[in-house]
Amino acid sequence: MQKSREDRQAAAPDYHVDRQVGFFLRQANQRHVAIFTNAIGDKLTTTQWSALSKLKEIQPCSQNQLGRETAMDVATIKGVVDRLVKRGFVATAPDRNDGRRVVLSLTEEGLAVIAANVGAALVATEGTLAPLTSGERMMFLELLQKIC
Amino acid sequence: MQKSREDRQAAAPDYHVDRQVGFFLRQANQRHVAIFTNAIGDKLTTTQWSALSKLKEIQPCSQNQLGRETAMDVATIKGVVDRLVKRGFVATAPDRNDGRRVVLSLTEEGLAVIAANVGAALVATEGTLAPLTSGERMMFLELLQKIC
DNA sequence: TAAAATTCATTCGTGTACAAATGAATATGA
DNA sequence: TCATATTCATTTGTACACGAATGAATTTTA
Repeated sequence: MQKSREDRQAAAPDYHVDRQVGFFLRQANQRHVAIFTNAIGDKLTTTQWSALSKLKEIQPCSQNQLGRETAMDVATIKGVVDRLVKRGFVATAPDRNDGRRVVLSLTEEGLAVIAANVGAALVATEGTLAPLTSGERMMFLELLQKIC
Repeated sequence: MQKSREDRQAAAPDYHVDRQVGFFLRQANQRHVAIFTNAIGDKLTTTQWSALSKLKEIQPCSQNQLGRETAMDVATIKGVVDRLVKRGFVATAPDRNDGRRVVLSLTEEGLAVIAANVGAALVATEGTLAPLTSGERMMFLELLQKIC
């Protein structure tokens, strides 16, 4: 039987935001970002790091494709790439086969900054998962992936 | 023995951003926000909802206190509260005992909008956890809380 | 092939998120 | 009590995050 609107309102007193998944997800993400920011040396954000790392795997590729691979909106990936270009980590070039596309690739500096920070990135991952045992980490990662 | 910088660089090829907790946490949060936005009727964001719900529990309280209770920066909570005030959901008043503080409280409209959306908030929580079984949900929430 | 649909990149507007700095008010301690 | 420290709220600047709109280029399909 479907709950009526009144039933739900009656249940309101029992509602606690700070027991909802969304509340925890936001905080967990915040904590990870803080840990990452602290661990990384070259003033790179988590999203910039995602873009750089993924670009290394799939370069050369278009901007939108990089966005898709890193779960970033077209508007978001644009800003991220712009900042990485400005800092000299990413290079852009027109696509000869497709006049719409901008081809992205890593520069020498981009490759260098990745190499210099992989360690810190792993430390950040470790720090985020620190409160969990080895078994808990595996379980948690598995469940977390399911709700992505 | 401490890993040298070279060792870490050598390990770089095995590194995959899309297998790190941070990558999943960001995406899971994004998915939840999308589900919540879709479920809610009155154009409320997840953070606005957190502020409203928490305020109902602890009102009257100062702006910074509400921020602390909802894990929001002083600058962040200011923006959130400003928007809620502008929409008539939250009222502000000077604190008689403390000249620095602004006392926040819910208006009638604020209480009404909470009552009208508790159901949708629960639906959003349900939707976010939908890929998990009942047992998995309990386990996941427990582990998630540990890394907040 | 011509029209319709899709894709790419860009721009605008709104809303978190946080570091850092500021000034006013209150609390603390010597 | 008076100087120091803390707290509160605000402001500035930078960086995601996404909906929505735009125009150019490409693909699909009728």
